[in-house]
Amino acid sequence: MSADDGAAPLDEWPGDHNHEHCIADALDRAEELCAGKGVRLTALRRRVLELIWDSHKPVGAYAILDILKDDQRSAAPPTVYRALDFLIEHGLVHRIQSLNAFVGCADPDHAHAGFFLICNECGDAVEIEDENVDRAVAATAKGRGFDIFTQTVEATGRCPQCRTA
Amino acid sequence: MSADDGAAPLDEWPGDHNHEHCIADALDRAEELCAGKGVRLTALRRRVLELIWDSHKPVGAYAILDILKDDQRSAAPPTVYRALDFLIEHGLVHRIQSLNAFVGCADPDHAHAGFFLICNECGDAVEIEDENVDRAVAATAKGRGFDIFTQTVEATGRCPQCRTA
DNA sequence: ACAAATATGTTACAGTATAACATTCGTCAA
DNA sequence: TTGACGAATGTTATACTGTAACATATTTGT
Repeated sequence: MSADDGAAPLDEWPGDHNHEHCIADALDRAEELCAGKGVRLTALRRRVLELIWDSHKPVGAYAILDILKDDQRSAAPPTVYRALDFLIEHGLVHRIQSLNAFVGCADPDHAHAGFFLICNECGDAVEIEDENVDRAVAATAKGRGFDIFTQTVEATGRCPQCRTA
Repeated sequence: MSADDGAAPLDEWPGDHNHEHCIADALDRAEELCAGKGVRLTALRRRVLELIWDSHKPVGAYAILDILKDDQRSAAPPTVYRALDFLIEHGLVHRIQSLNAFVGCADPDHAHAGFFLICNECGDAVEIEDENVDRAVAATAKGRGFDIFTQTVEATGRCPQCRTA
C-alpha cells in the first residue's frame, strides 16, 4: 500500500504522517504483541482491529459489523463482540463508555489507563496518558482502601480544531 | 415515616445513621433545590428520585420502571428516562456510564464532577469528590486547548468491606 | 377563561449486548 | 496420522438500554 493511496475515502486528517501507514503500523505492532504473549490474533480479530483503525473516530460495534458483513459472509453480533473482547483484553482497543464505542489504542505495549477527550462537535476522541490523573485517582482509592482493577476517565467538550473553526 | 420503620426490606447498611432518614433528607433537599431554581420536582420526578435512593446501589432505568409500574399505571420507558434527564440535569442524580445505571447525588447543592469507586463484588458505588483528580483532568484538557463540558471518572475494583470479608 | 409552555401518556422502534448451543479449526500427544 | 482436546467461530434467538414521534393533560401567566 503506497504512502499516497489516493483512493482512501477518508476525512482530512491533521499531521504530517499518513494515516494508512499508521493503520499498517498498528496492525504490525498488534501482531508482534500477540506473538509475544502467545495469543492468537486471528484473521477475524485482525480485521476487526483494522476496521476500528480505519475509522478516525470511535466506532460502534454494529458499525463494525455492517462493514464486516461485506467480506465476511457469516458476521453476527457475537462475531464482533468476541473480537472486541479479545482486543480489549489485550489492550489493543479501548472502550469509550460514554459513547458505547471503541477506538484503537495508540500505545498497547505498556499497560495504562485510558483517558479520553471527546469532542461533541467532530466526534473525535483523543487518548491521553496523564500521570497526574492516574496518581490522583490511585491516591484517592488507596486512601479509602479500595483496590482498583479498571479505571475510566472521559471528558466531553470541544476540541481545539472545532473551537477555532 | 418513623426513624425505625421495621418494615424496610433493605440490606444491612454500614454506619450509625438510618437509611430511611437519608432518603427523606435527600428528597427534602431536592425539593428545596428545585424550589430555589424555580423548576418543578413533580410527583413523578420525586418518586423516581425516591426509588433511586431506595436502592443502596446503582439502579438501571428498567429496574426503576418495574417498581414504578406497581403504583403508576401508565409507566413506560420514556416516563423513566424523562424523569432521569431532569434529575441529572439538575444534579440530583448521577449516571454511571460503565454500569448504565443511576445513583442519587449526595451533594446536589453545588456543582461538581462525579468520581465513583464501584465495587465488582457487592455492586456498591461510592461517590467521591476529589479536587486533585478534577484539577489534573482540567489541567490536561487546558494544556491541549480542549474545553470540557462534562467529565466522567469511574474506577471499578474491590471495596474495603469486600476485601475484608 | 384563554393561550402558551411544560409535563406526561402512548405506541412503536432503534441501538447495544449476551445466552446457548452447534460447528469448525488448531495444536499436540500417542 | 489420527484422534482428542481446547480454542475460535457460526448461528439463532433474545435480553437489555434508549429514543422518536405524536397525543393528551396539566400548569402558568395574562
